[in-house]
Amino acid sequence: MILLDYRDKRPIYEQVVEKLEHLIVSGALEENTKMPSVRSLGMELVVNPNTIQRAYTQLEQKGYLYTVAGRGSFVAPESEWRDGKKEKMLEEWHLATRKAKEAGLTEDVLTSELHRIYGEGTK
Amino acid sequence: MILLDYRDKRPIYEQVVEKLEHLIVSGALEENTKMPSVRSLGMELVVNPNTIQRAYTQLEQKGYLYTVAGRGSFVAPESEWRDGKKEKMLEEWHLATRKAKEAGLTEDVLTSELHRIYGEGTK
Amino acid sequence: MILLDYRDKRPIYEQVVEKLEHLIVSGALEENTKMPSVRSLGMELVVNPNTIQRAYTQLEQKGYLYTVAGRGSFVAPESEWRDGKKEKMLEEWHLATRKAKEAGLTEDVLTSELHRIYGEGTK
Amino acid sequence: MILLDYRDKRPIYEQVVEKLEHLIVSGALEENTKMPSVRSLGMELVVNPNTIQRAYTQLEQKGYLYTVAGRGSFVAPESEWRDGKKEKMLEEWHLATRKAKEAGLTEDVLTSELHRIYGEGTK
DNA sequence: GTGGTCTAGACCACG
DNA sequence: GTGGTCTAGACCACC
Repeated sequence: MILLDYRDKRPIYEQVVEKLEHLIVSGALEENTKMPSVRSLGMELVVNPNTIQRAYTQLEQKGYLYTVAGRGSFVAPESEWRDGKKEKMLEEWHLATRKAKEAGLTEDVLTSELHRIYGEGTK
Repeated sequence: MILLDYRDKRPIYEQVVEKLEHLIVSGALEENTKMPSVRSLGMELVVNPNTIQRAYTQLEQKGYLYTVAGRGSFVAPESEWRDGKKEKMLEEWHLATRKAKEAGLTEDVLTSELHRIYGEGTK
Repeated sequence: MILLDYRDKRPIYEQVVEKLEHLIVSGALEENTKMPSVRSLGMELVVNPNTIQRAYTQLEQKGYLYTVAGRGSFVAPESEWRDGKKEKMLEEWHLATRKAKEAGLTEDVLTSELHRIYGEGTK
Repeated sequence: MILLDYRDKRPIYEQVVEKLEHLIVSGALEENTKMPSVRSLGMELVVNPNTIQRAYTQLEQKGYLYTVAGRGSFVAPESEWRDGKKEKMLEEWHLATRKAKEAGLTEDVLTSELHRIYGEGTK
């Protein structure tokens, strides 16, 4: 389900958050799907359940999961996170674009790259 | 010369690296200019000289500075970093664009934003 | 009769208490009406009968229900809870108002909001 | 600085968050004041430093604190949280008012109570 | 069984 | 010394 990179200097729970967020946004995990329990996912990744707990808590705060005590955690419906996600991504893209501009990259180059990226297929 | 933001979550030496990198890339610091000593810049920013040392070391690795033992650190010629800089920025921009695409932003939106950013003046 | 929200963070029995309390206070369930058995309501809500039992017990303590051994639970007469309910609600409203005041909201704002709420129709 | 209520069923870290939030909103802790370290406050409250850590993390996410790694946590400037706070308080007040209305309390009663509360002095 | 909380003790990067 | 992360093991409420 997830592959951890122990060489990565970021905390483990952050990696877990990122990977799961990706799986949810990409639609690989459908709405209301039951997530593995903190204990089982902890076993699978050979990581303490508390670490998974932390990741789940963050995902819940971000609106990607909802939790039913005693039953488990579930994938939240898209409406919960879609807007915020787009907004945040656009902001990050802006920043990257400004930095690219400052580094001397021209509008032409970026426009053609943009076209290339969107032509790559739906993936 | 530099203004630190203590509320930034990143380590201070990283902020120093970023600011100095910006000053060099933008041309505010010309080639072969002598940089202030780690001690004096440390005094100015009210920061431990070790922290400045660390920043200078990183800048040297990235090709923005070169050091002459016993004389100090100097701004490296543009040729040392220009290509690498562009390449790295383009890579980061690619990543941000792909993420934006995955989040559901359309090519039209990004194209118009791109145009807007490049129309903001040369700054 | 009742719709549960599994994404609510509160325990289910508490939700059941709240919903039934609302039905009784609003008059939708008249005095001395027989409540469904814990087993049948448990079936209907697809919930463990223990959970319903717990809700009924709480409602009885609050004075909204009374139980006759071997016959079932019944809606208590209004006199049993009317005063306590008003008093408790007023107390909660006081708390919320004080907190709003502390947060910097003015009397004018709250007065106009109050008027707006009471103008919304009897519902 | 803080008094914990062990009879309270809410988690300890939540109590700490609430108390500190109150101290900050009320102005008892001024902007940029240094907060006690997680270890020292943990000692003082006879609680594990991790628990305090959790409280500080939440306060930071809410915008009440900012943290400088290796230096400590500090009270954030009012501008960081003022607007969100007001909005949230108003929403809670709305809910309480609607419930009070449903319980049979009249607009007159609430209006007079409102006036009384705002007449209590600045406290 | 599930998530939620808490403890005790450890290691790390930063300054 | 400070915050940040992680582990191991424990207890609780809920279902």
